[in-house]
Amino acid sequence: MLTVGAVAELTNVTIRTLHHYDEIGLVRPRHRTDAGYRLYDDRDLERLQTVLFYRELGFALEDISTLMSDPDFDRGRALREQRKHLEGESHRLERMIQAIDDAIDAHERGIPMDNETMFEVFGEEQRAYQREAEERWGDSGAWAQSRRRTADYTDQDWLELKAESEAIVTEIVEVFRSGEPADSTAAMDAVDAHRQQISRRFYDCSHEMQVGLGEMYVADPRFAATYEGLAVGLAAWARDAIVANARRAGVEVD
Amino acid sequence: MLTVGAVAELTNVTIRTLHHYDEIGLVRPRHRTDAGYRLYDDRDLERLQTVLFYRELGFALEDISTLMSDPDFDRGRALREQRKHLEGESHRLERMIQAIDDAIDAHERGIPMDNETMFEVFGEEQRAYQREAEERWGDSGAWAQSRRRTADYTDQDWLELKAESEAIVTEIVEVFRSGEPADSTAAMDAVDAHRQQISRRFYDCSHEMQVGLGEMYVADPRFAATYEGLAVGLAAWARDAIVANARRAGVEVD
DNA sequence: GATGCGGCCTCACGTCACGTGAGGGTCAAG
DNA sequence: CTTGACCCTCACGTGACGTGAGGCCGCATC
Repeated sequence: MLTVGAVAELTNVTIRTLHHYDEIGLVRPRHRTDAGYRLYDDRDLERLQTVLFYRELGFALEDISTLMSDPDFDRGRALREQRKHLEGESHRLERMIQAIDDAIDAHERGIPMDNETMFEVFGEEQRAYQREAEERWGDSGAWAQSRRRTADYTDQDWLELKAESEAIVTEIVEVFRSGEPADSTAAMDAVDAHRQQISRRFYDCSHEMQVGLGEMYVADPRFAATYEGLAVGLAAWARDAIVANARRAGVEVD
Repeated sequence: MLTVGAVAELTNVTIRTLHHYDEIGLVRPRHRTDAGYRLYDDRDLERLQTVLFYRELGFALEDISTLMSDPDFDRGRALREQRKHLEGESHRLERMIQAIDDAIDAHERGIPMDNETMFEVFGEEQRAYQREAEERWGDSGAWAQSRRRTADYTDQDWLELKAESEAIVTEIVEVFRSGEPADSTAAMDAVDAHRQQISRRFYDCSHEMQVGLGEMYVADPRFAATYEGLAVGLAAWARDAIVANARRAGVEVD
């Protein structure tokens, strides 16, 4: 028969947690000393062990309670659902780690830099692209808006932007890899995130303009190389997804 | 200039979250209508975007606040620390998924009591953890004996073994479900059948060795998952039954 | 111009799984 | 008989919101 302190040490939980489980009736030690000290016997410890097992699996305490009291409870379904939940969490975590790696990377390379960070972050290709873009769009349109809006972005802003962009691209690649067709909701949502990010960060990007970008991703070898380097067939698929997304938004595309 | 509802839809957060961020001063829309409606402009949206970025990385809102207000903040360290934290979480999640898979496995095979049971359980688990078992028991002991003895089992032998194991586990589960205490004759007989089968089929399993197995069923999450998947509390109960059975046979157990 | 209806506002309490004291009793050792 | 480690019960705090209640705003419709 162990007291709270001993049980706490044994099972690696805090005393308060034991008090809490007692309060909510999840693990009630069946004995007390005359002075009111909780005393846990073997069966109490077993119950606690089972509770901790399910807690480790991420179940809520109330669900554990249900699970342990109702013998007809559908454990299989609960376990499968919990598994799905955990898998989603795991994927999310991996993406987060990826994104944070990028942020660290950018941070380490970005901090000692001045306001030219933009070129470093986006790579050398951006510099060449800038001239072309000016020719294509003129200096009074979207590109100008983009330059105005980004003029006073700090280094930090650029780092964030890069990580953000990579997260979006990662998502697009994942949807592509999963075999979703270009006109699936997942695909359209993924490319629309791209469009929205451009709108927020650079210039107001309409669906028509994004379709133009999409065409460029396929036709322009620099972009094509970048996207095909991520996954074969990605550039064309992304363009199709952009078109489908535009159509979904009621935009006419030929 | 967007209202809360529009921003909520755009950025996929709830209105309440926007209210909350306003309350704690994390993202304060810089305009209001005469009626008091919140109005978010581009800069507000950018700030929100940055906040959501760090939130995605798992930062606490207060830390995000610090991070965004203090230009001398050591972002690199924060990012690295967060990375470490996420990696630990990721590992934990993977272990959880593994354990839940075992639990699902056991559940599916245990509840309908159909085809595979002990065969798969022992077969696969033993294969998967063979190295660990060898380390634990050495290659000249029980484990090696088990391998030698099962090396030339025919398919027919395995089928018999499987049926035998199923019957034994079914019996154990039934006794457990009937509410018999672990030191009842029924419980002790059921687990002794288990011991005798191991002795016949795998290696000479003394009471002491079975007690070791019992401890492992409770302590090792992989085994615990398997048994808890069959019935909540089964692992600990089985261990106690094994101990009681050993005592009945005159073996001293501490 | 009254009426609806969807969207917005501000309190303000609820949630989950405990953390963190305050104030005080208990118990074995010195 | 005191000391210090351990235990008890309140009871409020935490983080990141969820969830109404009660009421104003603005536009369309009858």
